[in-house]
Amino acid sequence: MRIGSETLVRLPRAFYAGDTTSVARSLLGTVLVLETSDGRTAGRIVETEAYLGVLDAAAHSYRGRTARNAAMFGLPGRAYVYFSYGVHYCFNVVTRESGVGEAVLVRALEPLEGIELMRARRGRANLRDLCNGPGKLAQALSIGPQHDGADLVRGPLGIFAPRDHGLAEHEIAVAKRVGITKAADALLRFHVRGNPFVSRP
DNA sequence: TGCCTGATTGCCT
DNA sequence: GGCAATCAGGCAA
Repeated sequence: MRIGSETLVRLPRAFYAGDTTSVARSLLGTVLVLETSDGRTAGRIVETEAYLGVLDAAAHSYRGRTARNAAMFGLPGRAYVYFSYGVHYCFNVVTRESGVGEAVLVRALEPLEGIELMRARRGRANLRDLCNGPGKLAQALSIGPQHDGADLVRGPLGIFAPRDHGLAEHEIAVAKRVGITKAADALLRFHVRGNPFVSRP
């Protein structure tokens, strides 16, 4: 796939099967793409958070599998989409083996393609306001409940990267996760250092 | 059954 | 900085 001047290949399932914090780091710099009948929207992932299942009181899967979080226990490389605060959807990528219940929350994108479509969906003109938060990027790309359990390895929703992707260690900032009260001190948030499209510095 | 909380956002003061 | 919108899950009664 071609985005801007870059040629990108879709990440394979093996990528997602790895250690969750490693996947959260490695996703920085990759490109989330969704094709819909309205057109294609895509953005570079600049902020992620790891959620470590039964080890992590902040994870939806901490207390085991329910109808809501079932996708989190599915195949790695599938999406887990949940409805938050009765208002917004949040997009996660399932990691590790089936049945483990770990995932990476994608918190912010740098818009790359379909920007006018994003502006229309968001009702905002400012480029920085389109995807700088988990609820915002879901709205900008039109990610919703129909994508819960969707396979990112094939189909209209996917994550792509240059063949040789990966940021240098000094480009990755590590911080506490945003908006949680349990396990609040764990350093499981990762973002591209100095990038203006992260949800908060 | 009822109440509270939450991986959020945007508008109001 | 405060707070409403709006709903599903968890827990107490």
